[in-house]
Amino acid sequence: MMFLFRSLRLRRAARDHFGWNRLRPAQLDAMRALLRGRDAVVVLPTGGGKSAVYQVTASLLKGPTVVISPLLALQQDQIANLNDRGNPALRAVRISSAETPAKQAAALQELRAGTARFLFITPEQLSSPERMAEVKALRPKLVAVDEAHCISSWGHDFRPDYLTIGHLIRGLGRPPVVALTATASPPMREDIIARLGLRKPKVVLTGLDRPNLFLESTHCPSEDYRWRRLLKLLEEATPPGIVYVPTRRAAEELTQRLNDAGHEATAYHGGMAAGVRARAHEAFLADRVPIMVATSAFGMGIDKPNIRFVAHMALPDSPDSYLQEIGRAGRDGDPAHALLLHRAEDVALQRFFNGGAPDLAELRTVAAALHSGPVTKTALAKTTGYNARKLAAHLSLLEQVGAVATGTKGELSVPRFAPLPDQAARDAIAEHGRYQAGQRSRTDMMRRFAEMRGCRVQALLGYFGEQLNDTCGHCDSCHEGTSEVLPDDVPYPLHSTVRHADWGTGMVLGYEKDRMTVLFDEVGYKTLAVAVVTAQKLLVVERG
DNA sequence: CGCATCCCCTGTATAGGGGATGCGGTGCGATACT
Repeated sequence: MMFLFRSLRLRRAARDHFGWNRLRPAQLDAMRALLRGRDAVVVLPTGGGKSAVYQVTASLLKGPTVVISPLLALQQDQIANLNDRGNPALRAVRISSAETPAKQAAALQELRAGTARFLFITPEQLSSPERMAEVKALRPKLVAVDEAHCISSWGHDFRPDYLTIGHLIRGLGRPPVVALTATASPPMREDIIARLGLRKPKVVLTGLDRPNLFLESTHCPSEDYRWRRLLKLLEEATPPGIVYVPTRRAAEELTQRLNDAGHEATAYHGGMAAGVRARAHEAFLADRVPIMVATSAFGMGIDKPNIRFVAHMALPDSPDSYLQEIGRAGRDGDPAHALLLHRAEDVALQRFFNGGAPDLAELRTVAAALHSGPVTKTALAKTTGYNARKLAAHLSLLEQVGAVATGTKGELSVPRFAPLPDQAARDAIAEHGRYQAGQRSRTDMMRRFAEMRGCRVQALLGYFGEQLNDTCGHCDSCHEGTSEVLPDDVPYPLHSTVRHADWGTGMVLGYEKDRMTVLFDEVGYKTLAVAVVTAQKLLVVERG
Protein backbone atom coordinates (compact mmCIF):
# COMPACT_ATOMS: atom_id res chain seq x y z
CA MET A 1 0.00 0.00 0.00
CA MET A 2 2.72 2.44 1.05
CA PHE A 3 4.69 1.33 -1.99
CA LEU A 4 1.94 2.44 -4.37
CA PHE A 5 1.29 5.60 -2.43
CA ARG A 6 4.92 6.67 -2.58
CA SER A 7 5.16 5.90 -6.29
CA LEU A 8 2.04 7.96 -6.90
CA ARG A 9 3.35 10.94 -4.95
CA LEU A 10 6.68 10.77 -6.79
CA ARG A 11 5.03 10.52 -10.21
CA ARG A 12 2.76 13.43 -9.39
CA ALA A 13 5.69 15.55 -8.17
CA ALA A 14 7.68 14.72 -11.32
CA ARG A 15 4.74 15.80 -13.46
CA ASP A 16 3.64 18.88 -11.52
CA HIS A 17 7.03 20.33 -10.64
CA PHE A 18 9.19 19.21 -13.55
CA GLY A 19 6.80 18.33 -16.37
CA TRP A 20 8.11 14.77 -16.63
CA ASN A 21 5.34 12.33 -17.43
CA ARG A 22 7.43 9.20 -17.03
CA LEU A 23 9.96 8.02 -14.48
CA ARG A 24 12.20 5.06 -15.20
CA PRO A 25 11.94 2.08 -12.87
CA ALA A 26 15.52 2.68 -11.69
CA GLN A 27 14.77 6.30 -10.83
CA LEU A 28 11.58 5.39 -9.03
CA ASP A 29 13.28 2.61 -7.06
CA ALA A 30 15.90 5.00 -5.74
CA MET A 31 13.37 7.74 -4.96
CA ARG A 32 11.10 5.38 -3.02
CA ALA A 33 14.07 4.18 -0.96
CA LEU A 34 15.03 7.76 -0.12
CA LEU A 35 11.47 8.69 0.85
CA ARG A 36 11.48 5.73 3.23
CA GLY A 37 14.63 7.12 4.83
CA ARG A 38 17.01 4.66 3.21
CA ASP A 39 20.30 5.52 1.50
CA ALA A 40 20.79 4.95 -2.23
CA VAL A 41 23.53 4.57 -4.81
CA VAL A 42 22.46 5.54 -8.31
CA VAL A 43 24.60 4.59 -11.31
CA LEU A 44 23.05 6.07 -14.43
CA PRO A 45 24.71 7.48 -17.55
CA THR A 46 24.85 11.27 -17.90
CA GLY A 47 21.59 12.40 -19.38
CA GLY A 48 19.97 9.33 -17.86
CA GLY A 49 18.09 11.32 -15.25
CA LYS A 50 20.40 11.17 -12.23
CA SER A 51 19.52 14.68 -11.10
CA ALA A 52 15.82 13.84 -11.22
CA VAL A 53 16.35 11.28 -8.47
CA TYR A 54 17.32 13.81 -5.83
CA GLN A 55 15.30 16.70 -7.26
CA VAL A 56 11.91 14.98 -7.34
CA THR A 57 12.52 13.39 -3.94
CA ALA A 58 13.60 16.73 -2.46
CA SER A 59 10.41 18.39 -3.67
CA LEU A 60 8.42 16.07 -1.34
CA LEU A 61 10.55 16.63 1.78
CA LYS A 62 9.81 19.11 4.54
CA GLY A 63 13.24 20.67 4.67
CA PRO A 64 16.23 21.59 2.54
CA THR A 65 18.39 19.25 0.47
CA VAL A 66 22.17 19.64 0.45
CA VAL A 67 23.80 18.83 -2.89
CA ILE A 68 27.51 18.14 -2.60
CA SER A 69 28.95 18.68 -6.04
CA PRO A 70 32.60 18.94 -7.16
CA LEU A 71 32.68 21.61 -9.86
CA LEU A 72 31.42 25.17 -9.53
CA ALA A 73 30.57 25.28 -13.26
CA LEU A 74 28.51 22.13 -12.91
CA GLN A 75 26.69 23.55 -9.88
CA GLN A 76 25.95 26.69 -11.88
CA ASP A 77 24.28 24.66 -14.64
CA GLN A 78 22.14 22.68 -12.22
CA ILE A 79 21.11 25.75 -10.25
CA ALA A 80 20.14 27.55 -13.45
CA ASN A 81 18.22 24.47 -14.52
CA LEU A 82 16.20 24.48 -11.29
CA ASN A 83 15.67 28.23 -11.01
CA ASP A 84 14.74 28.69 -14.68
CA ARG A 85 11.62 26.67 -13.99
CA GLY A 86 10.34 29.69 -12.09
CA ASN A 87 8.92 27.43 -9.40
CA PRO A 88 9.61 28.91 -5.94
CA ALA A 89 9.31 25.41 -4.44
CA LEU A 90 12.42 24.36 -6.36
CA ARG A 91 14.62 27.37 -5.68
CA ALA A 92 18.34 26.61 -5.43
CA VAL A 93 21.14 28.64 -3.85
CA ARG A 94 24.84 28.14 -3.51
CA ILE A 95 27.63 28.81 -1.06
CA SER A 96 31.12 28.87 -2.59
CA SER A 97 34.15 31.07 -3.02
CA ALA A 98 32.32 32.67 -5.95
CA GLU A 99 29.79 34.31 -3.59
CA THR A 100 30.49 37.32 -1.39
CA PRO A 101 29.96 36.84 2.37
CA ALA A 102 26.77 38.90 2.04
CA LYS A 103 25.43 36.58 -0.66
CA GLN A 104 26.37 33.54 1.38
CA ALA A 105 24.46 34.91 4.37
CA ALA A 106 21.46 35.66 2.16
CA ALA A 107 21.52 32.07 0.85
CA LEU A 108 21.46 30.69 4.38
CA GLN A 109 18.61 33.03 5.28
CA GLU A 110 16.57 31.84 2.31
CA LEU A 111 17.11 28.22 3.29
CA ARG A 112 16.11 28.95 6.90
CA ALA A 113 13.00 30.83 5.76
CA GLY A 114 12.06 28.00 3.41
CA THR A 115 12.09 30.14 0.28
CA ALA A 116 14.98 28.04 -1.07
CA ARG A 117 15.00 24.24 -1.11
CA PHE A 118 18.42 23.28 -2.51
CA LEU A 119 21.86 24.19 -1.21
CA PHE A 120 24.73 23.47 -3.60
CA ILE A 121 28.07 23.23 -1.87
CA THR A 122 31.58 21.72 -2.21
CA PRO A 123 33.18 19.36 0.32
CA GLU A 124 35.85 22.02 0.88
CA GLN A 125 33.23 24.48 2.11
CA LEU A 126 31.72 21.95 4.51
CA SER A 127 35.16 21.17 5.92
CA SER A 128 35.13 24.47 7.76
CA PRO A 129 33.58 23.90 11.22
CA GLU A 130 31.74 27.24 11.16
CA ARG A 131 30.21 26.46 7.78
CA MET A 132 29.30 22.98 8.94
CA ALA A 133 27.46 24.38 11.97
CA GLU A 134 25.49 26.76 9.77
CA VAL A 135 24.43 24.00 7.38
CA LYS A 136 23.64 21.57 10.18
CA ALA A 137 21.33 24.17 11.74
CA LEU A 138 19.26 24.06 8.54
CA ARG A 139 18.35 20.47 9.47
CA PRO A 140 18.69 19.10 5.94
CA LYS A 141 16.36 16.22 5.06
CA LEU A 142 18.46 14.77 2.23
CA VAL A 143 22.08 14.85 1.10
CA ALA A 144 22.90 14.21 -2.55
CA VAL A 145 26.52 13.47 -3.44
CA ASP A 146 26.85 14.21 -7.14
CA GLU A 147 29.67 12.71 -9.26
CA ALA A 148 30.32 10.34 -6.37
CA HIS A 149 33.15 8.55 -8.21
CA CYS A 150 35.28 11.57 -7.27
CA ILE A 151 35.39 10.14 -3.76
CA SER A 152 37.41 7.22 -5.12
CA SER A 153 39.37 8.96 -7.82
CA TRP A 154 40.14 12.36 -6.28
CA GLY A 155 40.16 11.85 -2.55
CA HIS A 156 43.41 9.97 -2.18
CA ASP A 157 45.65 12.75 -3.40
CA PHE A 158 43.96 15.45 -5.42
CA ARG A 159 41.10 16.81 -3.34
CA PRO A 160 41.49 15.21 0.09
CA ASP A 161 38.26 16.68 1.46
CA TYR A 162 36.51 14.16 -0.77
CA LEU A 163 37.64 11.42 1.57
CA THR A 164 35.96 13.07 4.54
CA ILE A 165 32.48 13.49 3.04
CA GLY A 166 31.28 10.60 5.19
CA HIS A 167 32.31 12.47 8.33
CA LEU A 168 30.81 15.68 6.97
CA ILE A 169 27.45 13.99 6.41
CA ARG A 170 27.50 12.59 9.96
CA GLY A 171 28.19 16.13 11.12
CA LEU A 172 25.08 17.31 9.28
CA GLY A 173 22.91 15.05 11.42
CA ARG A 174 22.97 12.12 9.01
CA PRO A 175 19.83 12.48 6.88
CA PRO A 176 19.32 9.91 4.05
CA VAL A 177 22.11 10.08 1.48
CA VAL A 178 22.02 9.45 -2.25
CA ALA A 179 25.29 8.97 -4.15
CA LEU A 180 25.08 9.62 -7.89
CA THR A 181 27.55 8.74 -10.62
CA ALA A 182 27.70 7.74 -14.29
CA THR A 183 30.17 4.88 -13.87
CA ALA A 184 31.29 2.80 -10.96
CA SER A 185 32.98 -0.59 -11.09
CA PRO A 186 32.21 -2.96 -8.19
CA PRO A 187 35.20 -1.88 -6.05
CA MET A 188 34.41 1.76 -6.71
CA ARG A 189 30.83 1.23 -5.57
CA GLU A 190 32.11 -0.43 -2.41
CA ASP A 191 34.53 2.41 -1.82
CA ILE A 192 31.75 4.97 -2.22
CA ILE A 193 29.48 3.06 0.17
CA ALA A 194 32.25 2.62 2.76
CA ARG A 195 33.58 6.17 2.54
CA LEU A 196 30.14 7.75 2.76
CA GLY A 197 29.16 5.38 5.55
CA LEU A 198 25.99 4.35 3.68
CA ARG A 199 23.78 1.85 5.53
CA LYS A 200 22.38 -0.94 3.38
CA PRO A 201 21.84 1.42 0.47
CA LYS A 202 19.43 0.72 -2.36
CA VAL A 203 21.75 0.29 -5.35
CA VAL A 204 20.26 0.96 -8.77
CA LEU A 205 22.19 0.34 -11.98
CA THR A 206 21.31 0.44 -15.63
CA GLY A 207 22.88 -1.47 -18.51
CA LEU A 208 26.21 -0.16 -19.73
CA ASP A 209 26.16 -1.51 -23.28
CA ARG A 210 25.71 1.17 -25.93
CA PRO A 211 24.94 -0.58 -29.22
CA ASN A 212 25.30 2.59 -31.32
CA LEU A 213 28.93 3.05 -30.22
CA PHE A 214 31.53 1.34 -32.41
CA LEU A 215 34.52 0.40 -30.26
CA GLU A 216 37.92 0.16 -31.90
CA SER A 217 41.43 -0.12 -30.50
CA THR A 218 44.64 0.09 -32.50
CA HIS A 219 48.20 -0.45 -31.39
CA CYS A 220 50.49 2.25 -32.76
CA PRO A 221 54.15 1.30 -33.29
CA SER A 222 55.17 4.97 -33.56
CA GLU A 223 53.91 8.48 -32.88
CA ASP A 224 53.79 9.08 -36.61
CA TYR A 225 51.50 6.06 -37.06
CA ARG A 226 49.22 7.38 -34.31
CA TRP A 227 48.98 10.74 -36.06
CA ARG A 228 48.18 9.18 -39.44
CA ARG A 229 45.54 6.92 -37.89
CA LEU A 230 43.90 9.96 -36.29
CA LEU A 231 43.84 11.77 -39.65
CA LYS A 232 42.16 8.74 -41.18
CA LEU A 233 39.46 8.87 -38.50
CA LEU A 234 38.92 12.59 -39.08
CA GLU A 235 38.51 12.00 -42.81
CA GLU A 236 35.89 9.32 -42.22
CA ALA A 237 34.01 10.67 -39.21
CA THR A 238 31.58 13.56 -38.98
CA PRO A 239 32.21 16.28 -36.39
CA PRO A 240 31.75 17.19 -33.63
CA GLY A 241 34.15 14.95 -31.73
CA ILE A 242 36.59 14.86 -28.87
CA VAL A 243 40.25 13.86 -29.06
CA TYR A 244 41.65 13.03 -25.63
CA VAL A 245 45.35 13.63 -25.05
CA PRO A 246 47.36 12.87 -21.88
CA THR A 247 49.04 16.25 -21.27
CA ARG A 248 48.32 19.96 -21.59
CA ARG A 249 51.24 20.38 -23.91
CA ALA A 250 49.96 17.61 -26.18
CA ALA A 251 46.59 19.39 -26.28
CA GLU A 252 48.22 22.62 -27.49
CA GLU A 253 50.55 20.92 -29.96
CA LEU A 254 47.99 18.59 -31.49
CA THR A 255 45.49 21.44 -31.88
CA GLN A 256 48.10 23.43 -33.79
CA ARG A 257 49.04 20.46 -35.92
CA LEU A 258 45.42 19.65 -36.77
CA ASN A 259 44.69 23.25 -37.72
CA ASP A 260 47.81 23.29 -39.93
CA ALA A 261 46.50 20.14 -41.60
CA GLY A 262 43.16 21.79 -42.31
CA HIS A 263 41.13 20.26 -39.46
CA GLU A 264 39.52 22.96 -37.34
CA ALA A 265 40.34 22.12 -33.73
CA THR A 266 40.26 23.82 -30.32
CA ALA A 267 42.35 22.97 -27.26
CA TYR A 268 40.92 22.47 -23.77
CA HIS A 269 42.85 21.80 -20.57
CA GLY A 270 43.05 22.82 -16.93
CA GLY A 271 45.94 25.23 -17.47
CA MET A 272 43.93 27.59 -19.65
CA ALA A 273 42.52 30.86 -18.34
CA ALA A 274 39.03 30.32 -16.89
CA GLY A 275 37.34 32.65 -19.38
CA VAL A 276 38.97 31.09 -22.44
CA ARG A 277 38.10 27.66 -21.12
CA ALA A 278 34.47 28.48 -20.49
CA ARG A 279 34.13 29.99 -23.97
CA ALA A 280 35.67 26.88 -25.57
CA HIS A 281 33.21 24.70 -23.65
CA GLU A 282 30.24 26.84 -24.71
CA ALA A 283 31.42 26.93 -28.33
CA PHE A 284 31.64 23.14 -28.37
CA LEU A 285 28.12 22.77 -26.97
CA ALA A 286 26.86 25.24 -29.60
CA ASP A 287 28.42 23.20 -32.46
CA ARG A 288 30.98 25.91 -33.16
CA VAL A 289 33.96 23.63 -32.38
CA PRO A 290 34.25 20.64 -34.73
CA ILE A 291 37.14 18.97 -32.89
CA MET A 292 37.91 19.46 -29.20
CA VAL A 293 41.45 18.38 -28.28
CA ALA A 294 41.33 17.96 -24.53
CA THR A 295 42.89 16.52 -21.41
CA SER A 296 40.73 14.78 -18.84
CA ALA A 297 39.68 18.26 -17.66
CA PHE A 298 37.03 18.15 -20.40
CA GLY A 299 34.55 15.75 -18.98
CA MET A 300 32.01 16.11 -16.24
CA GLY A 301 28.92 18.02 -17.23
CA ILE A 302 29.27 17.60 -21.00
CA ASP A 303 25.76 16.62 -21.93
CA LYS A 304 25.79 16.98 -25.70
CA PRO A 305 23.71 14.56 -27.78
CA ASN A 306 25.47 14.68 -31.15
CA ILE A 307 29.14 13.87 -30.41
CA ARG A 308 30.05 11.53 -33.28
CA PHE A 309 33.50 10.36 -32.20
CA VAL A 310 35.81 10.16 -29.21
CA ALA A 311 39.46 9.36 -29.94
CA HIS A 312 42.12 8.58 -27.35
CA MET A 313 45.69 9.53 -28.22
CA ALA A 314 46.98 7.59 -25.21
CA LEU A 315 45.88 4.77 -22.97
CA PRO A 316 43.47 6.02 -20.26
CA ASP A 317 44.37 5.16 -16.66
CA SER A 318 41.48 2.71 -16.25
CA PRO A 319 38.42 1.20 -17.92
CA ASP A 320 36.42 3.45 -15.57
CA SER A 321 37.84 6.61 -17.17
CA TYR A 322 37.65 5.07 -20.63
CA LEU A 323 33.96 4.17 -20.36
CA GLN A 324 33.14 7.58 -18.94
CA GLU A 325 34.98 9.31 -21.79
CA ILE A 326 33.65 7.25 -24.72
CA GLY A 327 30.19 7.41 -23.11
CA ARG A 328 30.02 11.07 -24.14
CA ALA A 329 29.62 10.02 -27.78
CA GLY A 330 26.34 9.19 -29.49
CA ARG A 331 23.92 10.13 -26.73
CA ASP A 332 21.31 10.80 -29.41
CA GLY A 333 21.39 7.09 -30.27
CA ASP A 334 22.89 7.65 -33.72
CA PRO A 335 26.10 5.82 -34.67
CA ALA A 336 29.32 7.09 -33.08
CA HIS A 337 32.93 5.90 -33.13
CA ALA A 338 35.24 5.35 -30.15
CA LEU A 339 38.83 4.93 -31.31
CA LEU A 340 41.64 4.09 -28.90
CA LEU A 341 45.17 4.66 -30.24
CA HIS A 342 47.65 3.20 -27.81
CA ARG A 343 51.38 2.59 -27.38
CA ALA A 344 53.26 0.69 -24.70
CA GLU A 345 54.98 3.96 -23.73
CA ASP A 346 51.64 5.42 -22.58
CA VAL A 347 51.71 3.36 -19.40
CA ALA A 348 54.72 5.30 -18.06
CA LEU A 349 52.66 8.45 -17.63
CA GLN A 350 49.94 6.57 -15.75
CA ARG A 351 52.63 5.15 -13.42
CA PHE A 352 53.71 8.68 -12.69
CA PHE A 353 50.16 9.91 -12.13
CA ASN A 354 49.65 7.03 -9.73
CA GLY A 355 52.27 8.72 -7.51
CA GLY A 356 54.89 7.42 -5.13
CA ALA A 357 54.72 5.94 -1.64
CA PRO A 358 54.14 8.28 1.32
CA ASP A 359 57.03 9.00 3.67
CA LEU A 360 57.27 6.61 6.62
CA ALA A 361 58.86 9.20 8.92
CA GLU A 362 56.14 11.73 8.12
CA LEU A 363 53.40 9.22 8.88
CA ARG A 364 55.11 8.42 12.19
CA THR A 365 55.30 12.14 13.03
CA VAL A 366 51.58 12.60 12.39
CA ALA A 367 50.66 9.44 14.31
CA ALA A 368 52.80 10.55 17.26
CA ALA A 369 51.43 14.11 17.22
CA LEU A 370 47.92 12.70 17.59
CA HIS A 371 48.84 11.26 20.99
CA SER A 372 49.05 14.72 22.55
CA GLY A 373 45.25 14.73 22.83
CA PRO A 374 42.29 15.39 20.52
CA VAL A 375 43.30 18.00 17.98
CA THR A 376 41.99 19.76 14.93
CA LYS A 377 43.56 19.46 11.50
CA THR A 378 44.64 23.07 11.73
CA ALA A 379 46.49 22.45 14.98
CA LEU A 380 48.07 19.32 13.56
CA ALA A 381 49.24 21.21 10.46
CA LYS A 382 50.92 23.72 12.76
CA THR A 383 52.74 21.17 14.96
CA THR A 384 53.88 18.97 12.06
CA GLY A 385 54.50 21.70 9.50
CA TYR A 386 52.79 19.68 6.74
CA ASN A 387 50.39 21.33 4.32
CA ALA A 388 46.70 20.52 4.32
CA ARG A 389 46.80 18.20 1.34
CA LYS A 390 49.65 16.06 2.62
CA LEU A 391 48.17 15.97 6.10
CA ALA A 392 44.77 14.90 4.83
CA ALA A 393 46.31 12.07 2.80
CA HIS A 394 48.32 10.88 5.82
CA LEU A 395 45.33 11.09 8.15
CA SER A 396 43.16 9.14 5.77
CA LEU A 397 45.66 6.28 5.68
CA LEU A 398 46.11 6.36 9.46
CA GLU A 399 42.36 6.31 9.91
CA GLN A 400 42.07 3.23 7.69
CA VAL A 401 44.54 1.36 9.90
CA GLY A 402 42.74 2.41 13.08
CA ALA A 403 45.34 4.89 14.31
CA VAL A 404 42.99 7.87 14.37
CA ALA A 405 39.27 8.51 14.61
CA THR A 406 37.28 11.54 13.48
CA GLY A 407 34.43 12.92 15.62
CA THR A 408 31.24 14.49 14.29
CA LYS A 409 32.75 17.97 14.62
CA GLY A 410 35.91 16.91 12.78
CA GLU A 411 37.99 16.53 15.96
CA LEU A 412 40.75 13.94 15.83
CA SER A 413 41.49 11.38 18.52
CA VAL A 414 43.40 8.14 19.03
CA PRO A 415 41.12 5.11 19.51
CA ARG A 416 41.68 2.94 22.60
CA PHE A 417 43.34 -0.01 20.89
CA ALA A 418 45.17 1.97 18.23
CA PRO A 419 48.61 0.76 17.08
CA LEU A 420 51.59 2.73 18.38
CA PRO A 421 52.93 5.43 16.02
CA ASP A 422 55.70 3.32 14.54
CA GLN A 423 53.40 0.38 13.81
CA ALA A 424 50.66 2.71 12.61
CA ALA A 425 53.04 4.29 10.08
CA ARG A 426 54.06 0.87 8.77
CA ASP A 427 50.45 -0.26 8.54
CA ALA A 428 49.62 2.95 6.68
CA ILE A 429 52.40 2.33 4.14
CA ALA A 430 51.04 -1.19 3.60
CA GLU A 431 47.52 0.20 3.19
CA HIS A 432 48.79 2.66 0.61
CA GLY A 433 50.57 -0.21 -1.15
CA ARG A 434 47.27 -2.06 -1.47
CA TYR A 435 45.61 1.05 -2.83
CA GLN A 436 48.37 1.51 -5.42
CA ALA A 437 48.27 -2.15 -6.41
CA GLY A 438 44.57 -1.72 -7.04
CA GLN A 439 45.20 1.37 -9.15
CA ARG A 440 47.94 -0.37 -11.13
CA SER A 441 45.70 -3.35 -11.74
CA ARG A 442 43.12 -1.00 -13.26
CA THR A 443 45.75 0.27 -15.70
CA ASP A 444 46.69 -3.37 -16.42
CA MET A 445 43.04 -4.07 -17.24
CA MET A 446 42.95 -1.07 -19.53
CA ARG A 447 46.05 -2.29 -21.34
CA ARG A 448 44.57 -5.77 -21.70
CA PHE A 449 41.40 -4.28 -23.11
CA ALA A 450 43.43 -2.27 -25.62
CA GLU A 451 45.48 -5.24 -26.80
CA MET A 452 42.91 -8.06 -26.78
CA ARG A 453 41.39 -9.64 -29.87
CA GLY A 454 38.16 -10.87 -28.27
CA CYS A 455 34.87 -8.99 -28.06
CA ARG A 456 35.61 -5.63 -26.43
CA VAL A 457 32.17 -5.12 -24.98
CA GLN A 458 32.31 -8.54 -23.30
CA ALA A 459 35.60 -7.48 -21.70
CA LEU A 460 34.42 -4.01 -20.69
CA LEU A 461 31.14 -5.22 -19.21
CA GLY A 462 33.04 -7.99 -17.42
CA TYR A 463 35.20 -5.37 -15.74
CA PHE A 464 32.06 -3.69 -14.43
CA GLY A 465 30.62 -6.97 -13.23
CA GLU A 466 28.13 -7.48 -16.08
CA GLN A 467 28.26 -10.58 -18.23
CA LEU A 468 27.58 -10.62 -21.95
CA ASN A 469 27.70 -14.14 -23.39
CA ASP A 470 26.85 -13.20 -26.96
CA THR A 471 29.24 -11.13 -29.03
CA CYS A 472 28.38 -7.43 -29.15
CA GLY A 473 28.55 -6.93 -32.91
CA HIS A 474 29.73 -3.33 -32.52
CA CYS A 475 33.46 -3.58 -31.91
CA ASP A 476 36.46 -4.13 -34.20
CA SER A 477 36.97 -7.71 -32.97
CA CYS A 478 33.40 -8.64 -33.86
CA HIS A 479 33.82 -7.07 -37.31
CA GLU A 480 37.07 -8.95 -37.87
CA GLY A 481 35.53 -12.20 -36.68
CA THR A 482 37.90 -12.77 -33.75
CA SER A 483 35.18 -12.50 -31.08
CA GLU A 484 33.66 -15.62 -29.58
CA VAL A 485 30.31 -16.45 -28.02
CA LEU A 486 30.82 -17.53 -24.42
CA PRO A 487 29.51 -20.83 -23.07
CA ASP A 488 26.61 -20.69 -20.62
CA ASP A 489 28.26 -23.04 -18.17
CA VAL A 490 31.28 -21.49 -16.54
CA PRO A 491 33.54 -23.25 -14.02
CA TYR A 492 33.12 -20.53 -11.39
CA PRO A 493 29.75 -18.76 -11.12
CA LEU A 494 29.61 -15.08 -11.93
CA HIS A 495 30.05 -12.85 -8.87
CA SER A 496 31.00 -15.82 -6.67
CA THR A 497 33.70 -15.34 -4.06
CA VAL A 498 36.80 -17.41 -4.75
CA ARG A 499 40.12 -17.91 -3.00
CA HIS A 500 43.58 -18.04 -4.58
CA ALA A 501 46.57 -19.37 -2.62
CA ASP A 502 48.67 -16.21 -3.12
CA TRP A 503 46.14 -13.49 -3.91
CA GLY A 504 43.54 -14.24 -1.24
CA THR A 505 39.81 -13.82 -1.82
CA GLY A 506 38.27 -12.20 -4.82
CA MET A 507 35.10 -11.92 -6.88
CA VAL A 508 34.60 -13.50 -10.30
CA LEU A 509 33.67 -10.57 -12.51
CA GLY A 510 33.39 -12.11 -15.92
CA TYR A 511 34.62 -14.30 -18.74
CA GLU A 512 35.80 -13.43 -22.22
CA LYS A 513 37.17 -15.90 -24.74
CA ASP A 514 39.45 -18.35 -22.87
CA ARG A 515 40.10 -16.02 -19.97
CA MET A 516 38.39 -14.91 -16.79
CA THR A 517 38.66 -11.74 -14.74
CA VAL A 518 38.75 -11.84 -10.94
CA LEU A 519 38.86 -8.84 -8.63
CA PHE A 520 40.96 -9.66 -5.57
CA ASP A 521 40.58 -7.69 -2.34
CA GLU A 522 44.32 -7.35 -1.81
CA VAL A 523 45.89 -7.22 -5.27
CA GLY A 524 43.18 -5.80 -7.52
CA TYR A 525 42.13 -7.13 -10.92
CA LYS A 526 43.70 -10.27 -12.37
CA THR A 527 43.00 -11.96 -15.68
CA LEU A 528 43.52 -15.72 -15.68
CA ALA A 529 43.49 -18.46 -18.31
CA VAL A 530 40.39 -20.54 -17.54
CA ALA A 531 42.02 -23.82 -18.69
CA VAL A 532 44.98 -23.32 -16.33
CA VAL A 533 42.79 -22.34 -13.42
CA THR A 534 40.54 -25.39 -13.74
CA ALA A 535 43.36 -27.88 -14.49
CA GLN A 536 45.45 -26.77 -11.53
CA LYS A 537 42.48 -25.91 -9.29
CA LEU A 538 43.92 -22.44 -8.64
CA LEU A 539 40.63 -21.07 -7.36
CA VAL A 540 38.32 -22.45 -4.68
CA VAL A 541 34.74 -21.23 -4.40
CA GLU A 542 34.04 -19.82 -0.95
CA ARG A 543 30.57 -18.43 -1.55
CA GLY A 544 28.42 -18.99 -4.59
C1' DC B 1 58.32 5.43 -15.67
C1' DG B 2 60.06 7.40 -20.03
C1' DC B 3 60.45 11.46 -22.82
C1' DA B 4 62.65 15.83 -24.29
C1' DT B 5 66.07 18.99 -23.49
C1' DC B 6 70.25 20.76 -21.98
C1' DC B 7 75.00 20.62 -21.26
C1' DC B 8 79.38 18.62 -21.28
C1' DC B 9 82.94 16.04 -23.45
C1' DT B 10 85.97 14.84 -26.98
C1' DG B 11 89.48 17.07 -29.38
C1' DT B 12 88.94 20.90 -32.55
C1' DA B 13 83.20 19.37 -36.52
C1' DT B 14 79.69 22.63 -41.07
C1' DA B 15 79.17 16.87 -34.70
C1' DG B 16 77.51 13.15 -32.12
C1' DG B 17 77.38 10.46 -27.89
C1' DG B 18 76.15 10.25 -23.10
C1' DG B 19 74.76 11.70 -18.57
C1' DA B 20 71.93 14.86 -15.73
C1' DT B 21 67.72 17.18 -15.16
C1' DG B 22 63.04 18.39 -15.39
C1' DC B 23 58.46 17.36 -16.64
C1' DG B 24 53.90 15.17 -16.66
C1' DG B 25 46.18 15.51 -14.72
C1' DT B 26 41.94 16.46 -12.45
C1' DG B 27 39.97 22.04 -8.86
C1' DC B 28 38.56 23.77 -4.65
C1' DG B 29 39.64 28.10 -1.75
C1' DA B 30 42.60 31.74 0.17
C1' DT B 31 45.73 35.42 -0.81
C1' DA B 32 48.04 39.10 -2.89
C1' DC B 33 48.03 42.20 -6.13
C1' DT B 34 45.92 46.01 -9.64
